[in-house]
Amino acid sequence: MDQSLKLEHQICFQLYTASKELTRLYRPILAPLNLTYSQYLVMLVLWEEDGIDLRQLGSRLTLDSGTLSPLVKRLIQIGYVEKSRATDDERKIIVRLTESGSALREQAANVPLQVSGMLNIDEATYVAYMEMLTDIKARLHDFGERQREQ
Amino acid sequence: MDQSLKLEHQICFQLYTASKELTRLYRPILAPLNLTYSQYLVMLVLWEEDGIDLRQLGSRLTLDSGTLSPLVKRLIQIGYVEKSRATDDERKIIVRLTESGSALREQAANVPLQVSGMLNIDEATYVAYMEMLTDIKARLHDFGERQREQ
DNA sequence: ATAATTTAAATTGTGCACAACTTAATTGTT
DNA sequence: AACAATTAAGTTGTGCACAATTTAAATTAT
Repeated sequence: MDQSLKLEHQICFQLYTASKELTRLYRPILAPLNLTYSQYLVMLVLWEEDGIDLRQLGSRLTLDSGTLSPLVKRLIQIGYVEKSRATDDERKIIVRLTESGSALREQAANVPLQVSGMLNIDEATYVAYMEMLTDIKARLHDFGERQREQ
Repeated sequence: MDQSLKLEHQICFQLYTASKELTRLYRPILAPLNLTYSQYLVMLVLWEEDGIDLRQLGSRLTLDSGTLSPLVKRLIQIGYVEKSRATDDERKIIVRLTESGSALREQAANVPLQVSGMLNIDEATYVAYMEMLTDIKARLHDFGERQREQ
């Protein structure tokens, strides 16, 4: 049979399952923080730069308003963030950490260490893998730009 | 600030976005085949070994019945597969390709080539990346086993 | 043989992810 | 200034993904 159609030979499939399984690893770690994986990503962004608008948040995470609007709504219900309109541009919604959302950062501080411990990976390998993933994304973006040119 | 909580330093985030963006690349390629990405994965399995049961299908793709049951239902509606009960074990549901589902294989034959063309990646790099992803998954499984032991 | 346990699918409920569309604010053009 | 085009969020609808539960069939234990 045509080898190229074999499931295990598809890089997309390996990426897809690796990502799913790593996310599964996060679930029990994030549960005590009362966060899903996607919500955790939003919190990571806000802990880096608080008070950004939804569009910026979306571009950091490659998520559109259809995903982010309800997700942020849930973070508001939990009490980790709050929304407000930007004064200079009434279209923009600013997302800001609450006291509780800020405080959560201390609790989350050990999450990365827990995960890398689970992966049992040394620093050099970790860096090499990060570069590969960055490269894959760069190739995808390059293709996107080549497309746009025509 | 604590570097370990920076979004871009998280291997999970790079995996998550790389997977999402690669899947996005597939969408326009799979649209003419009338398939979503997940449905395409199911078809890949069936083109390899037709007539397997749902549980085997799920273990190949790391998907449970909650995902697969409705997904297969949609493939039946499209007309690519059909279900039947296993005669030796009435619990098992056998999924089989229809004429139309089998024929689709020819149309799908060039999908992998299209994708690797888009990625613009040479064979050696491709192999290296596949090994990385396999290794990440192996580490995740190792952890899972270490857990179970205790 | 009968009861207890396990297993395979399906169902229900929650939360992404994204396309397509709507609404309102802003910017650009004439 | 008035109109067109663009932009930011939100909404609706579809399809995963998975936990938890249910139902029925098959195994195992007693």
